[in-house]
Amino acid sequence: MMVPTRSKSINGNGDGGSNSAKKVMNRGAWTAEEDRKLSQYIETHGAKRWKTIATKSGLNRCGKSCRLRWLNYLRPNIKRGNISDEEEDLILRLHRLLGNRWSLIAGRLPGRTDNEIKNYWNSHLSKKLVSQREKDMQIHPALSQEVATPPGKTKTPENSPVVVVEVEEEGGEGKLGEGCLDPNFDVEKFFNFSTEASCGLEWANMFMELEGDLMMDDRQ
DNA sequence: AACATCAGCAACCGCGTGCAA
DNA sequence: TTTGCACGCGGTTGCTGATGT
Repeated sequence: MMVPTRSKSINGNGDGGSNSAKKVMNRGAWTAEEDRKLSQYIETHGAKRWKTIATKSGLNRCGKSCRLRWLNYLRPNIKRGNISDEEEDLILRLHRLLGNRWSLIAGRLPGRTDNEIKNYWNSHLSKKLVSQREKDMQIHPALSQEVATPPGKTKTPENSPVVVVEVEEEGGEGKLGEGCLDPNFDVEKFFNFSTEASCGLEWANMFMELEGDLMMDDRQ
């Protein structure tokens, strides 16, 4: 699939619609030249203050667009395509636990972006899940009621079913997927990947343990 | 071969949050 | 305390190539 060539030029929507100056911004697909300019600017000045980056780099783009392009394509160590079975499995597990919190899920998959995972989910995994549920229904017809009105299903186009695990707010703490066991469980802390504790085998073990508990809970 | 429809995905949009003035 | 800016997130749109008729 090739890069779409969106090349509309309309009034750029500034960050949060805050730019009042009516300036025609570039939109649509990024060119190689724009990529080069953006990468070069960020290399020397860093990826901060996107509005400034957008203006100073000579790109006729809004800051939001620059940020998105950098995060999803240009930043180093980015992985594109070929999501492995292990990664897919992890996405499924994390989604089960977290719901549509793509940035958190992406944080567990080095080199993957929230946008990529979201797209992958919507185009591959959600369908997989639906067909899996249909199979389950054939085996356990009692499940049909549940599936007929999936909890937290967001408004979706007819042809792209998105199964969303609705999450309950627990005392203002983070959201969890359908199987929150402990109201005191701090999802933000657990999925805070800026800490060393969140990396490596120990975290993975904790995650597997938690997920195992959720599975047990579901069966009851 | 021509047209219609589907699928994948890059990019946009609106909104919420945090922070500084 | 209020206001405005900057950033990040999740949902949605729309373009392109693939596939079906």
